[in-house]
Amino acid sequence: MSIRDTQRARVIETIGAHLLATGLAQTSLRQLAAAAGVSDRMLLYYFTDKADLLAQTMARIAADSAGQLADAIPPGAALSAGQLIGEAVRVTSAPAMKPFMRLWIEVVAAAARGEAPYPAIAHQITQGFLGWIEARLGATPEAERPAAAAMILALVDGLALVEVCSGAALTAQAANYAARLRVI
Amino acid sequence: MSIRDTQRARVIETIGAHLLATGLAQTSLRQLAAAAGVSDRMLLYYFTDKADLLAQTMARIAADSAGQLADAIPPGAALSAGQLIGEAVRVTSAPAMKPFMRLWIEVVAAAARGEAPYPAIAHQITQGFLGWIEARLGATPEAERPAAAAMILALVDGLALVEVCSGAALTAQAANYAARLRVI
DNA sequence: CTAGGAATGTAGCAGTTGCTACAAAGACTC
DNA sequence: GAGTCTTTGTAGCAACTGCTACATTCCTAG
Repeated sequence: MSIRDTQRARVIETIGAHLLATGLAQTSLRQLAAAAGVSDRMLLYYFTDKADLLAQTMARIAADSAGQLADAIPPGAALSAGQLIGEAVRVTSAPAMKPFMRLWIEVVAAAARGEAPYPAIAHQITQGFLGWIEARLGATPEAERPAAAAMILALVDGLALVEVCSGAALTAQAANYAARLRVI
Repeated sequence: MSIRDTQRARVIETIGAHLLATGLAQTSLRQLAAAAGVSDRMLLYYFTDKADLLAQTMARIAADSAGQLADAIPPGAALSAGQLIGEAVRVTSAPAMKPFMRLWIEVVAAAARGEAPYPAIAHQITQGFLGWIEARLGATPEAERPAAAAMILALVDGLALVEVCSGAALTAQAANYAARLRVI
């Protein structure tokens, strides 16, 4: 493995932590370079351009978080939609997931704005989420699973979004209330 | 009313329509000025700075949308949380509300990034939403209303967010599924 | 030891950003 | 018509953006 590859991996890790900590606000090449402890010139040596750097870093973050989620609830758990609402909300509002959820909101918004490379990233992560949910909806009729999964994802993402605007306290209450939801 | 005031009002309206149509992506002063049919120099004559212009425009948009929402379901409707989920989802996914919901997502994300003046705007609009919901939760115990309202808002916003990433078709299914939710 | 590629530093370009200094034009009072 | 305030145009500044040309240092193969 060349120095270049080593550095690339190291930069992805460092910048991933930086994005989780600070969001997408400070993402000029010069700022990212400072966070990674290299020169901006080097970032464009390691990666083809800024979009490439961000895409690879976000992919890494998403993979890490997907692993966390998979560990939290085993795939194949045969839950009903009502049960999984409570579980999904509990898992995604755990402290360890908060930075990711917060960053995720920003990625979705950047995607909504059409800002490359976020649309592709957002779509890919969304598919990952939906797959994670569907794989645990064993007690829900198969035909209903896509709709149920999208609804659960909406609730989880929405709670992260409300937290931004109304604080953690109210969001925690809302999360508890959501755990009481059932499907008729 | 001076020419300045007249122009200010006209600019707010024009730029409001522009934001609803194109989102927050194209919001440099020069772009906004072009959309409003004035020079960027004039925007900073009518308003103290860019943040002022955006804040006033967003306030106008929010007021318009609040009016639409108030018309859709009369305040004081004594609904249960389960019933209001269905109604709120129906109202906010109506075609007329879509541009607003889309813009709203972008505002929340900008707020999450701490970008002035969006945090204040997002907080204010969120309070408006929560008030709208609570005022219609007559059949829910009063103590539970804040949590229920925040949960319903999360679901509504989350559906708008999922639409960005997964398209309107799946979101419509998720919205229908959400209408089957009840609280136990 | 040396040739040649890999790796890095320096400097800067061209574009965009929010905003401003300056002055000219128009409107309105006296 | 003189003077004054409101309104508008021209031009540009300083900071930042992603990115690049060019030169230099370093490491390794022969």
